[in-house]
Amino acid sequence: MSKEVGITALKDKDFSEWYTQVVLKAKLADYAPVKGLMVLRPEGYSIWESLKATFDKKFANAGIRNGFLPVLIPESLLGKEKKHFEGFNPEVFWVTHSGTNKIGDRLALRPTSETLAYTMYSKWIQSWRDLPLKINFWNTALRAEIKATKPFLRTSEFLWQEGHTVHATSNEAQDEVLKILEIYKNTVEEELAIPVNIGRKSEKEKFVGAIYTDTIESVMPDGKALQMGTSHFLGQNFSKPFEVKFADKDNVEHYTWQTSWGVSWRLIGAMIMVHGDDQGLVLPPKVAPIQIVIVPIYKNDTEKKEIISKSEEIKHILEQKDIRVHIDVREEFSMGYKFNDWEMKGVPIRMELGPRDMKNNSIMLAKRYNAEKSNLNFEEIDIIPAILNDIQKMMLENAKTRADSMSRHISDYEEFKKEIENGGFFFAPWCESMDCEENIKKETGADIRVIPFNSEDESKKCMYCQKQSKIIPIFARGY
RNA sequence: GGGGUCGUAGUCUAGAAUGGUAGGAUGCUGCGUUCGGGACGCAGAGAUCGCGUGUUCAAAUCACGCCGAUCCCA
Repeated sequence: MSKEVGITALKDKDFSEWYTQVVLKAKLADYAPVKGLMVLRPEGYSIWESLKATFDKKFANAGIRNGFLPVLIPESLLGKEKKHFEGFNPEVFWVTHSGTNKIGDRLALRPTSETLAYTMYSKWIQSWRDLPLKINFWNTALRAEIKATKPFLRTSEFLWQEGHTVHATSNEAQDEVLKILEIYKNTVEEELAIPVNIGRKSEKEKFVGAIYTDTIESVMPDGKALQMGTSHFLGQNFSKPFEVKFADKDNVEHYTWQTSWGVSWRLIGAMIMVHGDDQGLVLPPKVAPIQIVIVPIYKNDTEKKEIISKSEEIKHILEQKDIRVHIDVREEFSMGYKFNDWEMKGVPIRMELGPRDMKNNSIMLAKRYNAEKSNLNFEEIDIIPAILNDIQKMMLENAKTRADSMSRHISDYEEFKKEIENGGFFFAPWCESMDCEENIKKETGADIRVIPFNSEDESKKCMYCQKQSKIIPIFARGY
């Protein structure tokens, strides 16, 4: 008996080590031979595919279609919007040669595709009839991370989607920004069972090149904040340099209004951190590649035949209900090994089917998220979808309860400095001056993660300078 | 941005101060016995000791450089 195949670090004691072990041992991902790069394995990729399927459906409903953009962007294009370029330049990978020939206009490996997309958009858009134009791109982006890389959370290349929409009016574009943010919020809460805080980024933290950035942020079990997705209102900051223009009904030429938005495989990292435990991964049923694993238990060939056949029957019934089922028929492992294996991989429900169960006309059902075991009669199998829904709901509830317990209001700076050491989300009044924001960051390591919508409150004074405050942002240390 | 720690079979690691045959556990392969919470026996394969250079008769071990991983602090 060895514990070394399993997770050896405790989540509460050694969070970083625990996280890395879960990623590697649940076979979600592995390190690539180049610093900061990561290989996604089938166990991890199927979670991404599940998220992708959900987003695609929701994007389609919002009139957004998918496209594809190349990975190389000439420097001359990337530099067209000045602030955007300055913001990204320090972390851009450059292609300087083709074979042995030096490339004159060197090529960036896309850190994000605004400049490339809008070069194309300016060709495609001429008339008000061409608007709105809404395209989403599933691809990877590359941003050099010199230090502090971590699987899923901070890698030099990451899987994401980036959406780019173009509108005739500012209002319509801003509505789009919000609509996307809502899709992000719903998907993260409903699929990944992770509660989010929704709102706006501060000027300092907004996307370089945007008028403003809206965001969803979540608190992780170690007290750090993770940005889960962003939706940017670009105004005309890009449409002007890239000449994305249209002739309106009155034949007057106007610059368009634009948005861009994205979520990345960071969401998978968040899911691991929020739901995982000392046994390993815990998958929310909706994104679990395998929702139910059946472990047959038998001593001889007669039992084996009978039990495997019953397992297949159950599998068939469940598959009719669109449930993803796997029967673990591996002969080389004992059932104890299999239990631990599937627990580490986070499968939401395990069914044990042995001679004893056959006699009782029931199966043993074990829930991963709370380790609860119960018997279920063969006739009651119809309630499995309801059980899966219930697990999904309870995982979100539990995550909410914990997030709430890690979030608090505070207005005394000295107290804040002390409390921030323990991590968590702090709702604290702020005067909206960047000086205060920067000083707080310098002195405590915490920054403004998000200014929640409807957080206006004029009764407080800025936690740092004691001047009049009108809003209550969330301060936290971030990933 | 500043500082620290660490790289030895797939994985975890012993060996390093005092240079001289790389040892164990687990995993893997085969056969047999097992099977209601990480089973056991026997046999076997698997390592140019992260990479490079230097010192030396001799380097996993000493020196320097690089690559990679990881933690803490701003």
